[in-house]
Amino acid sequence: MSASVITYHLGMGRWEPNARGRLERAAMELFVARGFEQTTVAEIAQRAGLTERTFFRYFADKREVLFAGAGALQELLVRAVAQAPGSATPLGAIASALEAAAPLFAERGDYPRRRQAVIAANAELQERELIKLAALAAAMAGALRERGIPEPTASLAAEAGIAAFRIAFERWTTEDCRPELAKLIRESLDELKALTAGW
Amino acid sequence: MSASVITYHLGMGRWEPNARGRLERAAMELFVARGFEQTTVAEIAQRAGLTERTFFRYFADKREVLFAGAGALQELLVRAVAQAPGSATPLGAIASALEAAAPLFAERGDYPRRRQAVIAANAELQERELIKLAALAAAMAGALRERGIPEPTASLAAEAGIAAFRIAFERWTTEDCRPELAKLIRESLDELKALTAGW
DNA sequence: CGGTTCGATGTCAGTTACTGTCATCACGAT
DNA sequence: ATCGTGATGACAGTAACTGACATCGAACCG
Repeated sequence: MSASVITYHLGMGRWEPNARGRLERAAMELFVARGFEQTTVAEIAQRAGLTERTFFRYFADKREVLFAGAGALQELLVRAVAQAPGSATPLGAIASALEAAAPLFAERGDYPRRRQAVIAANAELQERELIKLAALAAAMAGALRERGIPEPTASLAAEAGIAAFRIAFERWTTEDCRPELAKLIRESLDELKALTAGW
Repeated sequence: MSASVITYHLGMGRWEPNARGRLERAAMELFVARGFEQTTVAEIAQRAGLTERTFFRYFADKREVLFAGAGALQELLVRAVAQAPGSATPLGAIASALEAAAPLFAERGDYPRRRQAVIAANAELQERELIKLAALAAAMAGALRERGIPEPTASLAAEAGIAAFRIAFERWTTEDCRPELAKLIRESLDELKALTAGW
């Protein structure tokens, strides 16, 4: 890793391509090495061959550099909810959307796990994570409303689905063995179903 | 209001009592008047007859001044979960705890509503709110585990309960008529039950 | 081929949240 | 009266973030 690091910031002039990607990569490397708080934006920018000011042109704040993929995930979830079979119940549509998103994490190798470790070590990052998840829930609730599901059912189904996802994802990143994320999500939702059944 | 304001910071010397309360009140007044971002910590401290440095001795950061009651709420919820009848299901115990907490908001008059309006207007405050709610869920999950409920059931019940509470509370602070918060919580949880029933 | 335009970047100054350190003050115990 | 002791003030410093303006390089146009 350090070899490639040396390579990619030597001679990295003002106009090298993919400034955004360089910033994301530099940030991740420094966060893993020293932690989030012990890393300054100036250091990230320098490692990417840019300046602090440019960092803030790409990312609204220091935390946001870790949440670049959130937009794509949200679009995927909304699309999946919209395309769920018409016969699906609200929670069924949410479930199928969450399962459809699982490959997005699985295909990125170790990155999600390292990223989650960085987030788990810092309260500010956890706050950002939670508000991103809340935004996902709100977007999915909107997609349910498009399907004719009224409030508060739509929001409740979306929030419950996200809660199940959180717990499944936490297990997925923590556990030693490598279970399928989609399977964990299904289990979590089944657990939720069982919870309310015998009440 | 402004009359009492003038009163309470005239002659408010270095050793007047209740510095913490004065800071909380001053902050709330300024946040309502100008908004959270447009208010500096120096202004809050000055209005309370103190200095910026003292503000940060009472509150870890600028946002925390709005979340003083969180500790008491958490203790109440944990106690209520622990004291739920032994026959209660996991979600039943969570439900009774949330309903037991409802009076805590109702008895404070307009304060919860004004506070929620301030939070709704600022993303940073929403982040803090979400992590406080997540902490409540984690604490209640711990109380469930004390009752012998295993993971992931405990966490899932707590998270689902908090989701229901969020939606109930949002309605409570938003709606014109003034319904009972406890009733809205019960409705929200019933809705959740219905969601998973026919799946 | 030279000039122009335009988006991306750099530079710099400024604000504000937040922290560490030490001085100072009022009050209570002796 | 003196002496802690805990609460507060004073002050300097760091780092996140912003606004304004300069500068660079590439594409385009003549």
